[in-house]
This record gives sequence, structure tokens and C-alpha cells, in this order.
Amino acid sequence: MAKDGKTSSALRKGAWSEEEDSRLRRSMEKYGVIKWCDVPSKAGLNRCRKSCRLRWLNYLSPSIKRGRFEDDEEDLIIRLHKLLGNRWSLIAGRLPGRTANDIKNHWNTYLSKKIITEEKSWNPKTIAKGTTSVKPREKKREFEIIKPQPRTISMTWSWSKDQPEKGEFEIIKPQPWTIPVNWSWLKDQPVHRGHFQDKSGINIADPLPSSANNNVSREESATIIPEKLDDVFFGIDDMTVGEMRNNFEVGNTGGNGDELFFLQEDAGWAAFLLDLNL
DNA sequence: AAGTTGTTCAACCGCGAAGTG
DNA sequence: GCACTTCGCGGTTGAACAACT
Repeated sequence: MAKDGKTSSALRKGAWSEEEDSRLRRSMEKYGVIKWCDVPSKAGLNRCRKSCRLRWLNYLSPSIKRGRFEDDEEDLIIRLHKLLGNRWSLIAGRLPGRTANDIKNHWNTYLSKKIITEEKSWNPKTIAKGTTSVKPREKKREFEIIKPQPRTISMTWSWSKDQPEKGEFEIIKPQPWTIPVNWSWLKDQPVHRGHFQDKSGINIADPLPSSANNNVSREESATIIPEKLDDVFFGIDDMTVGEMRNNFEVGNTGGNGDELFFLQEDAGWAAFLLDLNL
């Protein structure tokens, strides 16, 4: 069999008929999520698996939200696009019911133009030039995308009930690192770029850098006194470590797998673990 | 009314990553 | 470790429709 289901020219392509839609819908309702390569035969469709997958995920799935994008959705897309670039699936993961394809289309047909218009409206230089069109090179310069490179940061926080007088807080990273952090998708919070910051009760080797640029550049481990949890500030909507303990449920995962939030209670200890791949 | 241009969005394509034997 | 398959993603295309001339 050829790669990606390109088995023969007999496979149907192009727009889906109502009959095909209902066959696929019935199959998905009956069998649920199975291997996509099995879907065409189970549904009795003369379509390749990719076509079936796309039709389901972008159109037929009952979780899809239809209709125009709300203002707050557009605002979130713009903010996330600044942070993530054209990683549409990641952006879609923060907008329940919206597909990556929907968001990509909306961006390409509307939002990118809207941003250019707004940018020009407050950019005196652009106004002075009186330009009415943005050349590709200018566009790239004015709207440079922050596209973080893939990396993993592990951070653990734990305390022992047996030794309640002292807990541990540790950021593990082989080398010093600098990243912008966005926490908003974790608890449906409005978008804020987070930063790690201490208020008091955190004993670190060196003073924290200024958080003015919302970046972190440090390699630290620190000790937190459990009684001071509510004084240790994480920079997540001003959330403290203590509040984070209360706000994240056991085994709660955030986003679509790019980050993992996990808080667990055990007989003798509790731990908070965050893995970020940005 | 007819032709042209612009817009929208479903669908396809190619590629890299992940999974499997 | 390798070859092959499957999955999922982003870029692009093209049909359908709307707006304009």
C-alpha cells in the first residue's frame, strides 16, 4: 500500500456528499475513535483515511463550534499568535470548539489584515508615509513573530508531611534559560504572560532578575517554608504557590499535551510538577 | 445582465514526527 | 537501528458565493 492512503486513483476526492457525511457520522458514533486507517472500510466510504479524518475533525465532530468568532476569541487568537506563531493546532487547543483550520482561515482572511490596519492606524511613521499597502518585507519586519524553540523545562515542588517545617522548590534545567511564559490556558484565565517572582519566604541563591520584560533567566533551586506558601508569588495572575495548590486538581492536564500540570497527593507527600514544551 | 474581482472556507498535499514490527 | 506505516500539522488550492464595475 502506498504512503498516506494514496492507494489508487479510484478513491473519491473533493466535496463530501450528505450521504458520505452521514456514513462517517454513523461510523464514528458506532465505533468511536478508532484507527483512522480503519475508518473508510468501517464507514463504507471510498475515501482515504486523511480525508475522513479531516472531514470529521474540521466539520462533522459535534464539539465544533460554528458561527462567527467572538471579539474575545479574536483577541485571544491575536495574542496567542504573537506568542506561538503559525502553530494553529496549539492555538486551537486554547479555543474550545474551534479547529486549527477555522482559526488558520480566519487569520489569513481577516485577522492578519485587521492587525495590519490597526498597526498602521497608530504608527505615525506609516501614516506619515501615507502608504496604503504593506510590502511583504515591511510586513515581516513590523510583525515579527516570537516563535519559541522547542525546549523542556521541568519544575518540581514538593513538601513532606513528616517534615512540615521545610519544603523544596526546584527548577531543573541543565543550562540557564530565558523564555516567555504564558499560563492563560491552564484555568481559562485571560491571557497574561507570566513570570516567576518571589515576594518573600523564598530562599534563593541570587536575587531574581527584574520581571519587567516578563521573561525568566535563571537557574535556581530554592527552599520554601510551607507556612509561607501564600507569600511565594508565581506570577500567574498574581497566583501564589498556595493558591496553585488549591486550584489544580489531581492529575489535571492543561492544553493539548504541550504542557502537563500535575498535582498529586500521596500518603506522605505532595508534589506539584510542571513540564512545558514551548 | 454580464463579466471581473475579491472573499470565504472546505479540502488536498507534502512533510516531519511518532509509532510499530 | 532500520524500514515502513500512520498520524497530525501547516501551507496551499480551488469551488462557491458576494461585491463591484
